[in-house]
Amino acid sequence: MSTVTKALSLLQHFSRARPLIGLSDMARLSGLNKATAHRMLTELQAAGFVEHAGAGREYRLGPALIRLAALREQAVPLRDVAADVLRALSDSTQETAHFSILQGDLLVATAYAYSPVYGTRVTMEDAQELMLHATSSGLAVLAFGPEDMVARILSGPLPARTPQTVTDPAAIRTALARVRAQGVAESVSGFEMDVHSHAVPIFDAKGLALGALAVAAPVARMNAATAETVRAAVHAAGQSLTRRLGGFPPADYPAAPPPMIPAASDAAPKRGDAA
Amino acid sequence: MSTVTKALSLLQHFSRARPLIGLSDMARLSGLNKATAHRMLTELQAAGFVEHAGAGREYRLGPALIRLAALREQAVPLRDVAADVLRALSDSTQETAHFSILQGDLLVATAYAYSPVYGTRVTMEDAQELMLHATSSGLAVLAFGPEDMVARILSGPLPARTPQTVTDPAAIRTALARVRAQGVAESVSGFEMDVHSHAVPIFDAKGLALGALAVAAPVARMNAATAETVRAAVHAAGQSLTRRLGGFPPADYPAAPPPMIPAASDAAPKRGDAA
DNA sequence: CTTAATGGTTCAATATATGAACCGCTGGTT
DNA sequence: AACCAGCGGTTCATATATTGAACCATTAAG
Repeated sequence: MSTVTKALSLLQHFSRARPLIGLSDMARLSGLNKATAHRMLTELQAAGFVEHAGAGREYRLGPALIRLAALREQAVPLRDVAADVLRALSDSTQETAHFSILQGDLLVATAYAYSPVYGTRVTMEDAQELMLHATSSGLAVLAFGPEDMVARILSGPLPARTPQTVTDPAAIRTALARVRAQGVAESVSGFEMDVHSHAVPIFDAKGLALGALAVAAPVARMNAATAETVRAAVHAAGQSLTRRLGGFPPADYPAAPPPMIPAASDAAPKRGDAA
Repeated sequence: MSTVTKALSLLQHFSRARPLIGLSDMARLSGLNKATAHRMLTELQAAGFVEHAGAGREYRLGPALIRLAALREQAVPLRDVAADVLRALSDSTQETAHFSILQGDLLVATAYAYSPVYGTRVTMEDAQELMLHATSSGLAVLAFGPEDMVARILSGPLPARTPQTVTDPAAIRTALARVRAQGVAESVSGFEMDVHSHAVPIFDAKGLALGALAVAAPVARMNAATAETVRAAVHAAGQSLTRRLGGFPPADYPAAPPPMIPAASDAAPKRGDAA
């Protein structure tokens, strides 16, 4: 392990639970010699990456990070980062992939990618608005969003976009609980007829859902085997996108691709694949 | 120069004007050997501090910075950082120092420090609201804020807090021009009678004024010599606070402590100290 | 007045970083 | 098509920066 890598790895030991770390603790956490840790912290400090906390002589993250983060955000708008992930996700699932960002109480489709494999596909529009209660992306965000937002949405009007749209608040809450357990949200013809979509939340640096990544396919193509592939792919891509945006999933977010659907309550039982 | 310091210094070469830097350029900019620069960029990349930009093989700042900056901001709220600076500023000037943050079209006093030297002093209240047109802090922010904000404020109602409050838009614009040249704003009895205050803007990571740092003293104590001391002290403290918050002054901000007041148009000429 | 923490420092031994020269590639010029 | 200049990236003998056990000074607790 190189010196630089070791020095940078020290920074990774800071967290919300541990904003202040002393020299000895840092040496223990990193497995480095105390003298080494000290020298590196001193150098990180000179560059403004850490600083001495006032009272104790512990260290905390420094102000240089704020400036660099602002430059990063300016240089790399969300949608550029998303584009790569969407391309790969679309290629691997052979279906339409899209990324939408929460703006107010609405998701706005920000970027998407099509797969050229099939002649029919789900199409997207720039800045298309996705209702939170009626789309897989919306359910993904609600499931991992703040409770007051959930309450606000469910107490407001819940228009039915299609005959299949779930508009009963209690039923939606049940669906959200399942999304939380699975890590992946699902919607069958809830927003557009004949569209079956899977979505995962994308988290920001605070662990809050800032948007969703989804794969949308014609209902007819989404059989049990394909769904399983899509679920795994969208989950992995979501992890990747969250990480590349500098965010991280909350502790209760399922880290592994979700297993098979345990109970088919709001999914389509008509296809007879489960048994 | 140690390896770690060299590696970190590479990051400082990214800027708004230069968000993408190639290997050879980086070697030139940093004065390092190309092989060295390459190895360091590779290590920075592994840690997520830089990443390869899609098309060209250039480098840009990475996502790890976003996460760390969020942790920093959470660990060190603005007012904690300001507290240290305020303490030092108050001690060195022997007067009241305060820091206020722009919220909407109003400054809100967020932190302050008193000097125990004199029995009389300017006192502050938590969350005290400071009008932009009538306080030195407000003028400092307006002078380095966006033009549309200036226009909005000056076209709105400009209540006179005291008989000395300047309420003529043209006169205020003249004052702002002087603040831009000096780097320090001044107000004599414009907000509270018998209070003479000096303020400097505090800048965020984008170079926009996010608030102001001020020293407020009773008019009777602010003679020419003291004013000169205060001007220099508040200017230096402002630079320090901006830097510690991870921001940086715009290019046109006076880098050196301002010289003596060249013309006394809105300052008090009654004291006869200038000649 | 021990004891065991802490943050910080020293210096010989050595592991690590260095850089001139190299490669393969791309794009513009002649 | 041959040439050149630039690019990103790699190599390896050399040299230099990093390492860590042992060391202080200080503080807090028993």
